[in-house]
Amino acid sequence: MNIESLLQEKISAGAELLFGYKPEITQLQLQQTRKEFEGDLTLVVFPFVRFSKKSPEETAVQLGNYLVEQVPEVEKFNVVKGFLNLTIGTSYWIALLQEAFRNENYGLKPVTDASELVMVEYSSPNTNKPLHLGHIRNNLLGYSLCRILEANGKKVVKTNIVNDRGIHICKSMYAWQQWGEGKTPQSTGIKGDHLVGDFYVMFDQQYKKEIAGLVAQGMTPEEAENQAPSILAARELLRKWEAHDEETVGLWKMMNGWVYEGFDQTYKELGVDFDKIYYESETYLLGKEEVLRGLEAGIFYRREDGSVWADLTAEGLDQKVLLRSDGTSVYMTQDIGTAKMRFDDYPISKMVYVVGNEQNYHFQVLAILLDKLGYEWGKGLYHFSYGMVELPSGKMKSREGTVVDADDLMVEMEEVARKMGEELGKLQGLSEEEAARTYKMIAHGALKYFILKVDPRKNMMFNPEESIDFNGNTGPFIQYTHARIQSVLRKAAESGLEISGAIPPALQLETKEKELLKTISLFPAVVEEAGNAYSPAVMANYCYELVKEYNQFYHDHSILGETNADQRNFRLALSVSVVNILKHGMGMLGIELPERM
RNA sequence: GCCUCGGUAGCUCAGUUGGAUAGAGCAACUGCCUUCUAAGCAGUAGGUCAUGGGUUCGAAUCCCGUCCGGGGUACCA
Repeated sequence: MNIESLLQEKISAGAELLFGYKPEITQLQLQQTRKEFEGDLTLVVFPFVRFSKKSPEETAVQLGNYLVEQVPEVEKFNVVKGFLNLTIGTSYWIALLQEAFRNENYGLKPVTDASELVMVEYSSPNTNKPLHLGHIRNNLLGYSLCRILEANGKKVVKTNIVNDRGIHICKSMYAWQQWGEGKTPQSTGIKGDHLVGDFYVMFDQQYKKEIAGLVAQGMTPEEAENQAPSILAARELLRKWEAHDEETVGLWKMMNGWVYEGFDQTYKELGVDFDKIYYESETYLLGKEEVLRGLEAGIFYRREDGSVWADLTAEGLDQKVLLRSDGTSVYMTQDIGTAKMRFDDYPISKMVYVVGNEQNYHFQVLAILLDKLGYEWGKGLYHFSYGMVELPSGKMKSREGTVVDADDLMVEMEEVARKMGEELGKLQGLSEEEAARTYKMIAHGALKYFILKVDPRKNMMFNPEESIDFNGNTGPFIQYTHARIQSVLRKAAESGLEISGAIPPALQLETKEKELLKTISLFPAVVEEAGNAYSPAVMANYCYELVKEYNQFYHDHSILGETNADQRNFRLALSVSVVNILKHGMGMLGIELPERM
């Protein structure tokens, strides 16, 4: 049992004994003591005053005395106003360090056969253009979330649904037919997804030109948008595709193939992967039977024109169309079918969708509809909703070319990392290959940490000139600290030092040592919180706190230069524990740690 | 209009199950490398936590109003 729960129980019992009132364990506020005060854990006693009928100070003193008597771990206490500051004895902290040092998986919950299986959908790209910074946020959040869930003892199926069909794909296809001159990724040397994206942009330019021309001839903008020759041609391609026209399907397959090759490269570079990939071309007809079943059961209703609707006004929402008057499906219909298929495919207990917050309404409705259709898991669908990435120039738009391309960004960052590294001259002993690997690690660390440290729900600002930093609250700062520790550990090994878990329980601890140890002690709770809150940001900010704490300790105290062997061993064990935690914590963010930098 | 999310230092962000004097980083200024990696450490300066009320012993945090911003509200996906 950890110290917090132990204290909560004792405090509850103590309050009953002293004041005749037994508070609920959950309503006891036990928090980390602020650094400017003496103590480790603090109990806010104001809530007890009502029952103790004494001043806050007196109440705190009574409780403090009780705890010192009853709980061996509580060494002493002090009272400031209504705050009872408890000092936990050194032996407790030493034991905690031993656990963090000896247990590779300190703070993690084991995944077993009995673990809950969760499916996480993320990425979900369209196959008509390359990935940009917005997709990067999605991919990093999705991947990180999976790692965090695993750390919390869940089994995870990472899945991706590729939006590989529809009018947007046909636009690129039409443009390639018109102006492609048979170009391929091989013939041009252009990455497949970029090549296809270029044709998508080409289409849009032509389309706009045609609209302008038609409007000049007197059409309304809406008429022009619907009657421009290029959009008619794209629609015709979509019709042929749906009719399984051989030539059209062949073209579609070829161009999608190019895109997949490109995506695979980008995913690999980003370090994300999937266990199962769904394709919209194979799922877009699903869901219709479900809707018809709901119609028969009276859950949905049909309008005069034949369209099928759900009435959600009782839930405070609107009417939602589920089948068009011509009987065809809409997005929502598909998602109903896809969700059902997934629960049929896998014994999952939960489905998480990593999708931008512009879809909040959609997923709210989806959960309600599935619940109405009688699926007990319907209400349990979780929309992991995240905000968009904004640029100083405003929103990113693929068609207008105002995007930060994922591939370009990673290359640029690597160059910056290399330039910086070479200036500092830290990697001189390494081979070119090793150095390149390290620069890549640093560049990716900077990007991933930058994206993941902010609260996923919020929109975030990305300024290409200023955002990517390698100092301060950044990924490289954490990576650097890791490399620094590894350097110390290497030197320790060179001089034949064995690091041992046998640490005298009465060892005198320096302030910085204890602060660091306290931060280490928080890791299990942080893992849990990140899992409960679905928040990589919680983990990212913790890792930063931890290395900040370590650097202060490192600055103030020599490790290898310490002459007291127990003290030196203790400091080495601290260092090893920090490495352990960083490996897992940063691993949950998909960030690798270099041995030197 | 309605729904929803947000507004914290010049900038980018933490802190929000109510707790002590609101924290980091960047940018600016000042110190610290003959000693384990200075991508570090220490310090100075920078705040009416959008705003007005309310609840409370106590509010950045909870409630109500107002202002500003994002998103949604299609027989698009």
